[in-house]
Amino acid sequence: MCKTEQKKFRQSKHRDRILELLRSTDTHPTADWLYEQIKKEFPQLSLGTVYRNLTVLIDMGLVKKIHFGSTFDRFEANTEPHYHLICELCGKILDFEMPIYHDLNTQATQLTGFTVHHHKLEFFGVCEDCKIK
Amino acid sequence: MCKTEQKKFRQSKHRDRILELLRSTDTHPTADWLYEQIKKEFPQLSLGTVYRNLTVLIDMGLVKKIHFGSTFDRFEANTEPHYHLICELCGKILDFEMPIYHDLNTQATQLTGFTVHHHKLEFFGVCEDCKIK
DNA sequence: GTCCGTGCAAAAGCTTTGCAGCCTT
DNA sequence: AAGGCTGCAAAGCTTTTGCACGGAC
Repeated sequence: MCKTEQKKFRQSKHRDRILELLRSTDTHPTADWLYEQIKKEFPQLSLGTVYRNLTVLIDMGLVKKIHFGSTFDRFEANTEPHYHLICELCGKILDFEMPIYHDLNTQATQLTGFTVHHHKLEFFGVCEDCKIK
Repeated sequence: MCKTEQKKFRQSKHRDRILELLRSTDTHPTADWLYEQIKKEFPQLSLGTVYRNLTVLIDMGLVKKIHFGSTFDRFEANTEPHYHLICELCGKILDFEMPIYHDLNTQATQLTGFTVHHHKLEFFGVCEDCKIK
């Protein structure tokens, strides 16, 4: 939670695997999905460990937590600033490789008393697959 | 949940009051805050009723649910499309009366296979009050 | 040896739901 | 009278946490 608090992290197979899995997918998985996948390799894995390691990875700056309308959190290893596309029919979430509009921050700062540092932009629509159906 | 399902709604003092309260504030309250306020007038009010009425009001299109990083939901009666400003220090959420950039949708549609209908844009920074401190 | 990582289970926090009775239409 | 609305309490779901043990350094 607190990035300034310096902690020494040790190596952990579970943590390595979680990061590897997150990096190998673009599906923005939930903690439970990661748990189910890694449980196949380490059957005694517990969900609490997944959550704890995700928290550590976020502290390390290697993973980001993303919230959508859903009741559960999703995680991604793409820590570069980027926007998301969400399909309103199938719920799929895609990374959107569009340049970041930094001037939105400037405009928002000028129009308000806020000093705006960054923004979050999400697009909602219908993906290619769902359009076909 | 389903806006197409036609239901006949009856009058309810609690529901009226919830809507009135939501319309009279710009603080994007939580269900619990509404509950605490209205409980002062109707002491036997239950939190379940607040949630049920919020769901009904959302179905009616009079209220919107908004999610942020927090673990709980917030609600607002401003159903016009608008952006939000969030103060990273005090957590305050402000409506941002900036014109909607409809062309962002057009650009996103052109750059991807998605048909984009709308977008959600949130600005994060430091509000005037917190800058003073 | 120190102290972080882990499994297990319990707890926490917010939201939903079942039920029986009340109230609106 | 029909069926939505309500209080109460229990359940649901995701996430966090306490504890004791095992493992990394």
